[in-house]
Amino acid sequence: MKKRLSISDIAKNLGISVTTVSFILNDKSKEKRISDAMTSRVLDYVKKVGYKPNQLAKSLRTGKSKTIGLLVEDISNAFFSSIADQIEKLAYNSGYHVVYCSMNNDEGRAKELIQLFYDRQIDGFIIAPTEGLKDVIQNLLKNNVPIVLFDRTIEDLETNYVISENIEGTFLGTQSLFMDCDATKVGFVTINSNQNQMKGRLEGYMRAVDEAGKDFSIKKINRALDEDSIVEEIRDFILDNKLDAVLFSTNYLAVSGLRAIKKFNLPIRNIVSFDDNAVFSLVDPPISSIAQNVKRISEEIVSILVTEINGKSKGFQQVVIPCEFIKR
Amino acid sequence: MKKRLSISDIAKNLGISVTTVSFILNDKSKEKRISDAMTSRVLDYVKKVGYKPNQLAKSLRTGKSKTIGLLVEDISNAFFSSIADQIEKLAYNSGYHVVYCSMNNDEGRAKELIQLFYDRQIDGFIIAPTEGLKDVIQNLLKNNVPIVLFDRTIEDLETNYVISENIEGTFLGTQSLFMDCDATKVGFVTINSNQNQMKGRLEGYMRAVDEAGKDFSIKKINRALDEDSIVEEIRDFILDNKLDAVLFSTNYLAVSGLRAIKKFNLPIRNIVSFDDNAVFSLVDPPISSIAQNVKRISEEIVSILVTEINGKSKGFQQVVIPCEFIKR
DNA sequence: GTGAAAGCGCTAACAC
DNA sequence: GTGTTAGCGCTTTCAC
Repeated sequence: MKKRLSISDIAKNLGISVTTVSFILNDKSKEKRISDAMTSRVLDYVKKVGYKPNQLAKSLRTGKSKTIGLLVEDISNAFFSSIADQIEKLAYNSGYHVVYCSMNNDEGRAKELIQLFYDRQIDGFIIAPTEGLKDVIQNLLKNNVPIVLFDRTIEDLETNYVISENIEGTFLGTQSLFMDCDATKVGFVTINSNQNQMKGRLEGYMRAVDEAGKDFSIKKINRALDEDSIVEEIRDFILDNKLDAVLFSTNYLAVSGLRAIKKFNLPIRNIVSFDDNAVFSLVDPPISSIAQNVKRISEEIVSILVTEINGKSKGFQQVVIPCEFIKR
Repeated sequence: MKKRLSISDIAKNLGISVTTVSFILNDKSKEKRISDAMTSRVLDYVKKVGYKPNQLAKSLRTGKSKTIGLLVEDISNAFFSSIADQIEKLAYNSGYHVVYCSMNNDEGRAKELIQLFYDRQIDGFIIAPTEGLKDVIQNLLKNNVPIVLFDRTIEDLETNYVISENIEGTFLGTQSLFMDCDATKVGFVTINSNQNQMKGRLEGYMRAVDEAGKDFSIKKINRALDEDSIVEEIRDFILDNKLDAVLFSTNYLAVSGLRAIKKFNLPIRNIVSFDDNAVFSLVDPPISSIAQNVKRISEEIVSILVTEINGKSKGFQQVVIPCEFIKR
């Protein structure tokens, strides 16, 4: 491999010191009162030979990397990939690069990843935390590492976060099933998890059912199950409880639910899903959705994180963004 | 921020030299004949105080980062996110971490990203190249940077790549529309792009149409258009050409196409899409698909890249993976 | 205005 | 067996 030029090569070739080169490259010509002639001589030469500073060395020296780490559960989930997409654009506009990783329900791996990023001098973290991450996040906080949680929070942990109005969202979705669709029995399918966004979504459902004076039908699916088993569980749930409408707490459950409805020709007239999906308007029955405001969520996350990285934050920011109910 | 321990702190606290600590930490105790007592004393202490080596310094010193960079066009595309997911698992099993970035059709950004990764001493690249990336990839190759392209190749560029059998795939998909579905007029909707996987898909369609002795109907959509305009263009294309079946060259076009068909109630009986999607079996009409073998593609990519990073490769590897036609 | 040199944390050749 | 030290490429204090 052709040896890359270093700053001292530049200095040597130009017959000047590395200090001068460094100052010029870091836009300190004015401040350090370096002559315009010298400045442009260096800049021209650097451009000519295509020299690029080694970021590793720079980060090692300054302790800053202009990079933020984004950790999500599963990047192939439509919600997370659209968030990732937005965050990257926004961060880029603020001069930051984003590296992301999926944790894929593997806590050991997630912890290792966080450590890895930390070791690489990541300037800040954006994390959709899984259940066992409390310790490691607490640890980051103790070390004053800038961090913003999203999608869910961790109980008893004071930190920045940006989440959606989960309770209100499912409340409205459930209410719509009773009021607009004349559903008589609405079931709620969620995952077997203590993540608090799921608790919120369940609560919204229960409030609406209460208010309608109806009975609850709740199914918690074990995420580790394979797709076929999930489909069968949903079928049994729908039939056993004689449901005519179902609300799913996530978009991937809604897809499984729709599969069950199609496959076994179940008598469900209306479906609502938390989180939208490009194809929900195209299926039959159409799936209404409680859509999170991905754009606003992303904006808040990046804004809070950048403020904190710059040391300008005053206390933890905790933001709750309304959902939009999309009736189909 | 609590100052992090460095290797010299460890050495000082233990009253020994950094070399000894370094050797022990890098599993060279045996090789360097360091006593077991010393070895376990160091290991225990390191564990106790939770010392972690600074990867930045390590990388700066060794020139290796045990990290590979994955660059895709759009991480929210189902094909790319599932590839990303697989690659990450496989790379992790080989001791590598993966950082990914979406290029989002911004070439300047893509180039900058590649440079950034290169500066960070990324050990190798996995790239789904966009059209203008030839120079910068050529540059990497010139510097012997390990690199594997996938999904498409770049004309006149000798490099490793892993792609799908695009021609054969669309050939079979098109043939099926004529033979199994009795389609009389099959249209092909693709994007206006010179990427060669798209050329291959077009060619497969044309061969099958030729063989069936029918006429071509081809629509190239400008990717920059908004969704509504795309939907309208597809509608006009279908109506103007009196099509009764359509083949889409990517999954997101198929989604737009389905939207058009639903919205304007178009008389299309059969749809085929290149790339599968979890919901294609759930819509009406169901969408058959030419599915790329994500698992095998990912395996080949990682295997080729790791071999090259370890300096064990003998010439460029160029792999073409068959697609599977899923009839619905 | 510009340069010398220390030092970020680590590895590894060399010394003893 | 273990320690000393140079140096990876960079920033920045201090000296002139």
